[in-house]
Amino acid sequence: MNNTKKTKTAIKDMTSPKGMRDIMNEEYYNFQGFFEKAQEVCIYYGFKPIETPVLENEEIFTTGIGEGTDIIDKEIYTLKTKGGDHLALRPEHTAPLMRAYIEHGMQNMPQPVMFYQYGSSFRHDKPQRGRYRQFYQFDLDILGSEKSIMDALVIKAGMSILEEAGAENLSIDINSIGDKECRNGYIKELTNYYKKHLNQLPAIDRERLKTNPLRILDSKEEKTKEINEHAPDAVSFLCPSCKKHFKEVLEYLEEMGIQYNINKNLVRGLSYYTRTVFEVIEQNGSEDGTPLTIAGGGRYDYLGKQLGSKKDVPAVGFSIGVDRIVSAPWYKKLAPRIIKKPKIYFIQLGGEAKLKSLNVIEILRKAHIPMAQSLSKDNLGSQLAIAEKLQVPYALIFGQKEALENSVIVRNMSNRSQDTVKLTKLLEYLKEIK
RNA sequence: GUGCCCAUGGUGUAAUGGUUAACACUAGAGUUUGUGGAACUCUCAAUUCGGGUUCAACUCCCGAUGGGCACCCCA
Repeated sequence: MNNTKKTKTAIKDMTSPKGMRDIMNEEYYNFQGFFEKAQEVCIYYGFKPIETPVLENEEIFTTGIGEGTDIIDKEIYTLKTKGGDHLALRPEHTAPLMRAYIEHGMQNMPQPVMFYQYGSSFRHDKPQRGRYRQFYQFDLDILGSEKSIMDALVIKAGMSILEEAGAENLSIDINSIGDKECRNGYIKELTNYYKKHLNQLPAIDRERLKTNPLRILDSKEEKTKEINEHAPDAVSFLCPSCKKHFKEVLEYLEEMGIQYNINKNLVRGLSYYTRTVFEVIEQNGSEDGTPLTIAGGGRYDYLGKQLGSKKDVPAVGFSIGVDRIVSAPWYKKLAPRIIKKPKIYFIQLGGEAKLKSLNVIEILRKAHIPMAQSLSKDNLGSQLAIAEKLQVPYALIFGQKEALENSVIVRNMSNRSQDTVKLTKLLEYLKEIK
């Protein structure tokens, strides 16, 4: 008794970690379908695939994303290896990509280089709707050009993916926070302004004043919101070149018919951003709760140098929150092409047939026909019932008689018609019905 | 990190503080070695954990853990 209890508590602990989950069945296909469609769109815009490690040296993120951001200060997963290295699970994909760019000397390729990548990221955050500790991002990045049309291109490609996934009435919140010249001037001005109102400022924002003053702009504190009404805004501090850049980006967006909304309080949580920053907020997120940000990004012209490049690497990127897309009510279930649901249900009957059944399955495999089977069962009725339940369109019935004649019955599950087909002709036959 | 709500088999639900925690679905075995969503029989399987109140706790109280949602932040 005591024993079973112990076993039970042990099993209780053997669950997936908080905020992390198993993805399977319909959800798996939803993800897979999205990734395939997103990749396809990327390829048509000229992006190439890359996959970077899930773990990176911790400094990549601390220097890249920046201390004073929530991601670094409280959300990053770090670990010390047995060899003593300090590694971190990536909380986002941009800094690793820049690291790869520098490490492989991609400055020597024709510029810019355009990459897409996807996979999981990790943040030690408190899980809630649309938020997991392990979550999936699809990222598009253009490295090595500061041209405004690159901003537009990456936005266009990203928005196309969202549209393909079923998002409607898309609009993008956009802002420019300047380059290092105007930005420093602006931050100085902003800091002065807040210092004047220091005693009205909530503690959290006072803290931010020291670490990351820009963040105060999108503070949710009521007090701060009032103060922000009269805060100097970034756009009016932009130097001529930044102003021009921003104006051009907006022109491109207009030309492409992309709805945008200039949000001067948009600054974003990662400190590597410069100039253009943007977010895409779910429009028809439906009744339950506040709309979620489904994508975000911006320009990060100085990240390269921070990560050790001799020259600046101007770059711009667009990240999509895949978990939020595929669970959205508007998500247009994209069927994966590479990984398919079973088309054929293989049924066998009798010892002779069971013996040969794996050979028949091999024929299907060579023909790339996904299938399911019930080799562990023996009677026909229950096997058909399973095929029915799994909603597989065709059943192959392989019994004693067929095994001797080297044939198989192909049964259409929806209209219950069936044909007997020689095994040698099976592929041809299946091709026709597909 | 803060606040609100929740916690019974794999799933969904039941059980005025009082029998052996019930029911349905699912899963497995069988009736059944040749044609379907079936029926029947049997089987596996639960009160999150730890304290307390009580003669008696799934039920009441406290705490922990887990989950959901909101804030914060972000994808």
